Amino acid sequence: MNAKERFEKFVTRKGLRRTLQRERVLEVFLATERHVTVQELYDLVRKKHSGIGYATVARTVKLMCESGVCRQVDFGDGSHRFEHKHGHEHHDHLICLECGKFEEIYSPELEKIQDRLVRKYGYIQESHKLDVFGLCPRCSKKKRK
Amino acid sequence: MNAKERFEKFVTRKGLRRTLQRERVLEVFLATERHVTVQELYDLVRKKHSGIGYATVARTVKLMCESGVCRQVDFGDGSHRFEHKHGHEHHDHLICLECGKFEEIYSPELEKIQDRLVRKYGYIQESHKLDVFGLCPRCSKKKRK
DNA sequence: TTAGATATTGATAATCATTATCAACTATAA
DNA sequence: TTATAGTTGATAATGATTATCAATATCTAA
Repeated sequence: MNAKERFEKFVTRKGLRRTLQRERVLEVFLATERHVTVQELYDLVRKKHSGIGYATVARTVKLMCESGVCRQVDFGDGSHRFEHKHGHEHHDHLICLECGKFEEIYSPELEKIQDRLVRKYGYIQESHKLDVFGLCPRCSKKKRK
Repeated sequence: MNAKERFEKFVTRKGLRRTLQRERVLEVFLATERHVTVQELYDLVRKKHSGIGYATVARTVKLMCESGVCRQVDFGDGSHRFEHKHGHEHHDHLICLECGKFEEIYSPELEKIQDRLVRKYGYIQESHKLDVFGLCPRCSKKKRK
């Protein structure tokens, strides 16, 4: 099931309505590979569809998060950014505190241990978010000088 | 080194000044085991020291985070909360999406694998944040009914 | 296909959190 | 003690998010 189907099923299942605006916001969101803020997504949307309002974009982002096609990423700078999961596997983030660059990382081993840990507490895992903060190779070299 | 020493050393090393207000905000913060917002901490501070302003509390929270005695925790509800590390070991969070309750979890194994992964990317780890979202035992039982 | 019920939209106002400003004050070093 | 520069509290400014509402669009049931 792709992201679009997933979102539309979610909307329908919730008794909400499928609208042109929601579809367009979703399309624009899926078409970018950046981690966008609501404002940035709004700007992108406006380039193609000038009639869509900020509130609609914000509301749609919230829905997209609930539906699971979108998730919030926080890199410690206070801004709220969102990324989609279309064509992505799940991944975590490795963020440089110095230059702000980040890597998307993934380790099946890490996932496995996490699963085991969560089950030990009797929880059913829905999702998780791991952000590692540190210094990237370039910045750590600079600092040592 | 306890949290108070750590904070004061940090302040001094940065060329900042030790003030009564900062000390009091820190004391009140360390005295609670809740995950507080700035506003909540401000309210707590005011109960004991009515002269301290909101801005001072907010500024001190920022300093406490930089110094490492405090860290931000986000439970997906949009509010910015802070917890201190006094008398705590490092831990991650297991958060129930249904009732909002959470557990503080820790696994040395998880930490080890994470370290290895980070090194593989050439990064130097400073800190990390793992939040697992799901259903707690009680809520998952309810849902199955 | 149509009508009625109700969700949605866009614009904007309201709210809330965070940050900036500044004059008065105070910690610190010499 | 004094000069310097950081700090404070009050409040204004800013930014982000949410609420409001009249007009409009969607969906369901008949």
